[in-house]
Amino acid sequence: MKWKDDMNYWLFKSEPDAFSIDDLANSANQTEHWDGIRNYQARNFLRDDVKLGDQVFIYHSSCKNVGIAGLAEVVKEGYVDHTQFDPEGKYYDPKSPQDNPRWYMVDVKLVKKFNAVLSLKDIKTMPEINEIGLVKKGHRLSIMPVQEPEFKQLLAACEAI
DNA sequence: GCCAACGTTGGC
DNA sequence: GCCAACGTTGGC
Repeated sequence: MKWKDDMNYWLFKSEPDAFSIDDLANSANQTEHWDGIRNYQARNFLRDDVKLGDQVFIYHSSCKNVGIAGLAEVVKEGYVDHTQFDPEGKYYDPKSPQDNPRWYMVDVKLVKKFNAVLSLKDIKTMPEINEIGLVKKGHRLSIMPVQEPEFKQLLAACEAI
């Protein structure tokens, strides 16, 4: 991987029953828009801070094998999440003004699926990993920043499985 | 399915 | 602006 100075690192959670790393792998161009984020703090990250080329861990939550399943890259920066305006859709938000949409999304492209999931349990045993929200009590954000040193440590662990 | 920890809503 | 009630998240 090329490491750039201005690159940021993220972790996106997804319930694999709804959207898994394999779903991303099977998407057209292995690219998908990350819709359905309905939390303001996560929205702010998507709208303001997630930039082209940023690296993203894809994390499987609420499932049998909880942990980091793969790596993706941001290929489109924050834009309006159209699902908020679909009255039939799961993510419909009737209170979101058309002229000032509440919710944003980005597009991510698969970089690689790891040979196995790096489990949350294993992540918690890594002595170097102390800052990422995953290991902190009560941090439930579905879009969270990852500091570069921890990202590199986690990536190395994922690739070593 | 449980339940602790959060976030959001809405009456006042 | 407070805060109780309610809904959701997410590990276990």
